[in-house]
Amino acid sequence: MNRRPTITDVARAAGVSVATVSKAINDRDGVSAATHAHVLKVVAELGYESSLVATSMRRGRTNVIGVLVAEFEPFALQLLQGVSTALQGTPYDVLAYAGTVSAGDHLGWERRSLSRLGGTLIDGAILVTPTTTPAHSSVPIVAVDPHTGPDGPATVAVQNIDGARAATEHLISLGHRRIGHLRGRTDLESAQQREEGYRQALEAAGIRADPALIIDGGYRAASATAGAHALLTLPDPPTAVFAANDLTAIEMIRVAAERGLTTPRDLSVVGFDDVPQAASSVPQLTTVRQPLIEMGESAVRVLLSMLEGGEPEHVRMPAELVVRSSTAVAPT
Amino acid sequence: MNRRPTITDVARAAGVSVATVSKAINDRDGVSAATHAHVLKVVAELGYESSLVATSMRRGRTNVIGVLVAEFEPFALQLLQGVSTALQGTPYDVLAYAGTVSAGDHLGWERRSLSRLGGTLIDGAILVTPTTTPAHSSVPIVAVDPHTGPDGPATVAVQNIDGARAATEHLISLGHRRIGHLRGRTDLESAQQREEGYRQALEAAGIRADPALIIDGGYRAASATAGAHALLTLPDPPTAVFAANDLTAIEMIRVAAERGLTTPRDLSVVGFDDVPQAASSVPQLTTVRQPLIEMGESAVRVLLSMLEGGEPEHVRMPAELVVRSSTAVAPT
DNA sequence: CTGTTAGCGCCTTCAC
DNA sequence: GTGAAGGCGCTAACAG
Repeated sequence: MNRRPTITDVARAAGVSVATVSKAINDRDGVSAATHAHVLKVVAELGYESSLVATSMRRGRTNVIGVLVAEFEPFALQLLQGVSTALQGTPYDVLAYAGTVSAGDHLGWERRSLSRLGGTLIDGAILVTPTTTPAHSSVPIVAVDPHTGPDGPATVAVQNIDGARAATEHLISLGHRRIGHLRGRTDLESAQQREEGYRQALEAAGIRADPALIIDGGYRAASATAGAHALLTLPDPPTAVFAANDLTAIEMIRVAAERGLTTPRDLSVVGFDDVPQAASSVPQLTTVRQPLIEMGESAVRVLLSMLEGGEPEHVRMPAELVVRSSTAVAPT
Repeated sequence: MNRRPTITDVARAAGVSVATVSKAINDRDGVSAATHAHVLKVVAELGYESSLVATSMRRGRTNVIGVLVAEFEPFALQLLQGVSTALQGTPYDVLAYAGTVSAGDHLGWERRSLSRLGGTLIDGAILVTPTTTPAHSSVPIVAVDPHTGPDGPATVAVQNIDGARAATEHLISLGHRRIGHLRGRTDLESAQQREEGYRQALEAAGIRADPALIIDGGYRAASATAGAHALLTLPDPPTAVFAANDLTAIEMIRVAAERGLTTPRDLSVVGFDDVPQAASSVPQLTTVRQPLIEMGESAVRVLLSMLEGGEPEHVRMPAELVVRSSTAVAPT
């Protein structure tokens, strides 16, 4: 628990000034070969490493990319994996930060985290599922699954409309006609687009969208419970449900079971995302896969390009229907 | 891309000194109610947040817990999830950092990361799978799945021996007698213990451990390929393999398939960890579950206690055999 | 080639 | 109740 050595300790031990140590460490010239070697030797002996904090404060660059999230949930973690692999071999380190929101704060976690880390600790940031994208920031930012469409900052997102349409068409092709939709967080663009895809598929099949079948689910299990119950207590309940993401799809199945309905026999359910637990839930979840790792890699590519002066880009990745065991032909 | 507001900007806008702003923000006394309110108003208008870097440099505490990893792989990510949930409701933020090791560095990533972040950016650190545990650090540390047993710093680990024995006993109970072991990274304690559990199970069943059946796998898919081939080209190849973790178990299955062997018909395989993809691999992997999320939570508990002056603890979590589809009765 | 000086943004004495 | 000065560890200018 003893104090880490500082540059001052090194300087004292080596019998030179801190400036000389700094120069030697950073391979700047103006240091004799002998001194250089001597300093490095002392550095090794003391196990000195420059403080990221002090360095970042003095210097502009830190060679650290920040991944800013509200919470380390499966979606963000998968993405982080992609970011991390994409940064292998580059000089950049990865720093993932989950900022807590104080109750009173209405600025949003992304503003806060960005302000706390940006301009000092990180050279650029990848914002995961931001509710509000800061218009201006002190560092380049890329928003993944942003709240809004491609207007301002760089974005990486999946083809939500196509994916949702594919999910709904799958249900239609199984003979379902009364298909419910457990909507996502309506303040996010992704939720709006998934609803849009759902509507398009219905319309194309000549099925009128019944407003009673569209209920808010909010992307989280806890927030979807009430909606799931509501769908199943309708006078004419749906035989299939397209949930806006996997977590609420799994909750939908759980609620159905609680009410004596077996999936997929009595109720077919499709999710969205394909997070790891989709494959291990019972029954295994039919869902729309987001290429999360590839999206992380794309975000890195866009961000690095911006760090070199490039323009913000807007990337759309394809979504892919993954048919597993939570969907079956409609009961007759 | 404009500069973030600093405390100086706030002071100027509010018509007070930076000292007053600092006091108002941190709720120190010596500020009139009126000034306090006025400053907070300006802060809100400007969207000011104190720089984590500058604050941490001046103050000791940052209320940030660091999770230091070599790489964001599934094991670390699951653990991170546990850490993150355990820190909900506490005043601590989570900062996960993956430091790259420069080729020349033989200090190990944990020393480097700890030295760069410790004492400045983070109040305490959770080291995930460190190869070498720093004897002294400027902040309290907890090592998860450390390279060495409970001697110095606090540790959290799973019952590796018991888990490995259960895995091997499972294979024996299915009638297997020639059971290979794809060993882990031998510099890590977990690998040594898993080998030990494997040996104990064999011995208890009266089966002599054949040295030819124990081959290094190194915990990573790429490092296990050669060993997997080697096991299968033995004159008298095994009918079952206990791999030291899931990634190498999956690689074992892949290599077997490449050589025309079907799992579990021709070769049974057991892994260790139960990372998410174990449940979605084909066939689904029989493995030993580490309660990674709970381990993350334990690590937090131990660390927080140390931050309040508590003693380092050594926690051992139970491992649990999860039987899926990659194991079957031995071919006759 | 080396050391001294200044200051990054912030917080904490200590005057006023 | 408020402001001025110093310093956390480090690096970039400038002197010597």
